[in-house]
Amino acid sequence: MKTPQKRTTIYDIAKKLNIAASSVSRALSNSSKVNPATKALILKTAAEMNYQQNVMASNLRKGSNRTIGVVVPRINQGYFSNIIAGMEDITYNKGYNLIICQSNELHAREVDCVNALINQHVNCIVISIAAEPGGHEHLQQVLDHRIRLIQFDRVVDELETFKVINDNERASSEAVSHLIQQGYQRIALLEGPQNLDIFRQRKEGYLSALRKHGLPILEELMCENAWTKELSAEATRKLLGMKNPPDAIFASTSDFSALGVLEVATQMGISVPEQLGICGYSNEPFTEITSPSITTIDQYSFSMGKTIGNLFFQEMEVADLHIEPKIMSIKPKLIVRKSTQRS
Amino acid sequence: MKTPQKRTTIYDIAKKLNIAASSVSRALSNSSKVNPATKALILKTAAEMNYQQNVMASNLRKGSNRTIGVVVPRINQGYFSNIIAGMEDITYNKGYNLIICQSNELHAREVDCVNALINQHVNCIVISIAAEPGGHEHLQQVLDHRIRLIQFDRVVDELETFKVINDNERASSEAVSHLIQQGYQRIALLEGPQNLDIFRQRKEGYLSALRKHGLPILEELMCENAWTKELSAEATRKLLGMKNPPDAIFASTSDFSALGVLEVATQMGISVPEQLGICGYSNEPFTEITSPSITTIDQYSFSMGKTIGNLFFQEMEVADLHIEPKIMSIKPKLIVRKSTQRS
DNA sequence: CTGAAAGCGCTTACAG
DNA sequence: CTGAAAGCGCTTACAG
Repeated sequence: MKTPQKRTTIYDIAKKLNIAASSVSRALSNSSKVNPATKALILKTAAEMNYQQNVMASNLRKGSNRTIGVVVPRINQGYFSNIIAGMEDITYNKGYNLIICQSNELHAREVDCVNALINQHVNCIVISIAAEPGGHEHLQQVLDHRIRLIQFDRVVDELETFKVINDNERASSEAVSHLIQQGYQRIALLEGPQNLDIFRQRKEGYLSALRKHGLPILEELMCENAWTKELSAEATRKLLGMKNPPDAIFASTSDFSALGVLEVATQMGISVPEQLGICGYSNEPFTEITSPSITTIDQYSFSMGKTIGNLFFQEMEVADLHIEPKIMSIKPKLIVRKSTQRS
Repeated sequence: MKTPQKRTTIYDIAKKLNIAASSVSRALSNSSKVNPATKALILKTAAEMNYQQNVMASNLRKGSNRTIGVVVPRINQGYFSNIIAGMEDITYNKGYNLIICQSNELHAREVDCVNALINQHVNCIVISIAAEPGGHEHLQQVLDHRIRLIQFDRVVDELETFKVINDNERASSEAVSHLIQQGYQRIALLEGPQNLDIFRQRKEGYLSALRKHGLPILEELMCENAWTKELSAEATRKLLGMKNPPDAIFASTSDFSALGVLEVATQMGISVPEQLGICGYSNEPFTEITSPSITTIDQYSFSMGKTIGNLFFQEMEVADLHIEPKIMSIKPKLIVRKSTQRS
């Protein structure tokens, strides 16, 4: 633990040039009130001395560190990594940094991450909450510490914050309507954890489409907590083993679930889409290359990331903390592929 | 741009309790030299006053900000997002933050990112360089500023830094040997940009396997710059249109390339693996579900991320800056699937 | 346009 | 165990 040699500071430059540190600071921060000649000299000397601003000191003094904290369940999931990539594209151009944390779907870890970010005095926290149920005092804390907050995708509805969400209900309703139009009559639903609003909304979309088309709502066709490939495969085995099995499955939780369905159907010799229609959610890259390719819903994740970034810079960065929070809803797009095209 | 209300500082707590700020600081930092009773009182009061340490001030004073900067070509690519997820797992437990930047494969942007991180006084920079050719003065700058540097995967070989790499040559050689053992005789190579060492090494592995098995090295079977799905598909069309086409293609650049090969072969009615063997690189999730499934090479990206994190904490965090850098090589694993199994 | 000074909020040697 | 003081490196009102 040693510091072999000090970094150059503005005082070193000031001393060398026999001027005040404040002038050096002004020259470096490109302030107008400084003689162009001295300014040039200062910049030249700074470069020669290999000067790099100490951002920690600058941040402390200015009370802002131009940093946005991001908390997601998992970084290495197509949807979230695309969101982050999109955000980075925006923040990079604004000279902001992104600090990334993953909750691993655990509430306690999410609380930890949020506290760490509050501690860092980030300018804004962008979060999509973990699946594990838990309170949201930690998010209230963010607001209490006067840090801006954007929730996206999986949001705590009752908390009044900026939100960037997908219209899950509408997208799901469209997907199920599409299945009905293709002639499917007994459509099963694979549900995600109902403590997350996104999964409740998707279920709602499923129900409303059935109602709209006058189809019965059958409890036995709705499977709880089928939100991994494995759990979905298990649920599918049960569904397809019924006396009166479904003729379509809407894997509302993810494409991974849809893949589980497809694999089980293939194993059981059930032909897709003829005997069984399958629709997933998220438009993961692989849905295009399975056989048959899988119908799914694209959430525009990369551009959603950009939307989040732009929202911060355009509406929040310099605005009053107490402005009415904005809610932006992005309409996902149904991508029809072979797994649901009977006609 | 307003600060509605000040945050609680240690001075606020000190004033309230009529003690010195230094005692508050000591109590909060869990120092031993403080009366347990006062300490308890301080902690209680701090909690009541909603105190959060100002990390900017602490960092400035301590001269370290417990942050690691990461620069990768793209965040939203399975390989890199896994590396980051693995690193985060380690840094989270150590209370370090991760700042993430993406170069988008552009050299100038990479230089920008690195400079921003130097400015932030991060403790360490972890980088995998962009494909676009360019110098490496920016990496030398990192060292000049006494910031620790770890290169991974795509490294600048001549720069003496810590490195975490895959043994690309050996893995490629094994893959090609496997093809030869399966009876393939005319094995084509899809190459990546040769300014990146990883692609040179993979080519070297291909060549050495051919030599070892006494097979001729044929220029017409080696395709430069076939490192996206589209470029690979194009190269494949050329290869398969030859009078004497290859009977196997090693897509050394990525599984996306291998997918391009598979799609073209399928379109042309060429059966895989019977008429054409295909091997990819990286073990992207989709390789398991194509038909046929694709033989590929797993790089253990998540655990590689952990290795990078551990390397920093175990060898670099508190060590002298001028210790001999360590180079860790991880042996990737050949995953044999249907696309290469003729027997 | 320039300088002297205060202060951002913390930590830590120093003295007691 | 506790307090007073200095200082991390910068920025910015204030005075000239």
